[in-house]
Amino acid sequence: MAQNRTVSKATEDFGGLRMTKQRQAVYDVLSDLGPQHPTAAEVFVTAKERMPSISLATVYNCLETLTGAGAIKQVNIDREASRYCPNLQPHAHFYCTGCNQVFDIGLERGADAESVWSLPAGCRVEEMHVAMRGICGRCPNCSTAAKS
Amino acid sequence: MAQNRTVSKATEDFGGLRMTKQRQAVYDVLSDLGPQHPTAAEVFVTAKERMPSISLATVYNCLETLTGAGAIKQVNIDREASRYCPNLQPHAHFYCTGCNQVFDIGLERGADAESVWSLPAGCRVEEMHVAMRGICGRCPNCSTAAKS
DNA sequence: AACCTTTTTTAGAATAGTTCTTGATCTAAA
DNA sequence: TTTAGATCAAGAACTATTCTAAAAAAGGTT
Repeated sequence: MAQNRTVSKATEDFGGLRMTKQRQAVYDVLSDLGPQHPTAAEVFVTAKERMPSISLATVYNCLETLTGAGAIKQVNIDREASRYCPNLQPHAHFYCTGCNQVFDIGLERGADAESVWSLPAGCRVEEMHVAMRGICGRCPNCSTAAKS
Repeated sequence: MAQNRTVSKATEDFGGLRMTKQRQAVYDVLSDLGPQHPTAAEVFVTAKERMPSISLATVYNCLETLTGAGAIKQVNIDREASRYCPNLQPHAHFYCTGCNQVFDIGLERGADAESVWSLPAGCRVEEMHVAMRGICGRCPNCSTAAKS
């Protein structure tokens, strides 16, 4: 029944976090969805298919715990529902208004996102969020838009 | 009674926007507050002092209209209440966890915030939001933190 | 295993920020 | 001045999220 997994699915411990069934399920949904960035509600739907007893509150709990442990990242774009992603590399988020999807955008080789900003002396950055909005040029909606 | 204002207070028309008393009041509150970035509720408090009849819904309306017209910018940091700022130059926002304030951070001379990101071909950025979180090193709370 | 303690989960209520609705008021144009 | 459309005010409604309290699960210890 249990499928053989070649990719290690974060059985690794994240800061001594207790990996409960629910947390594992939530994490798995997130990493199975790959480059997509689901909202808590979307995670809940998929998680519930696999574990019918799970509740929305638990999904929120798990997402918060996993975020706190550094296993996943919370992505906020405008005031829309938070999205979550398992990509821990430094990256920006691109929200395509054509296909309504959020993509990860990596840093250029050797580039440093912080250095373009003129930070006052003594100012220490602990976290940085970069979100872009536009058209991705890939999705059906975008190709029409791009043609114009 | 009316103070002489040397600085022009956006009597300029923003994309043919009708500058009603309420919109002007909301805009004035925002620009009077200078580098601070008030929430809608905070704008409402100050606006109501000057125009007791104004309602919260109207403040939201005005902020939305002004944002749409490009007169002000909406600033979202995490899922906290939206803040608004009249600074139209390209800039990032720094949220100080010590003093709970949001500061504007300008671009380094000649720098381009977009170029550090490896955007796929065909991808067009229409808007970019950069938010940082950390300690500013200026406020009372920060100086203590910085000493450690 | 049985017991105890702590953590986690669940379901539903509560909350906060924001948007929507409706009727009243204002504005600009004819 | 009339008319049509835009804007405003007040409060209800909505949505994403957090809180609460009780039940369940997980460890650790005998």
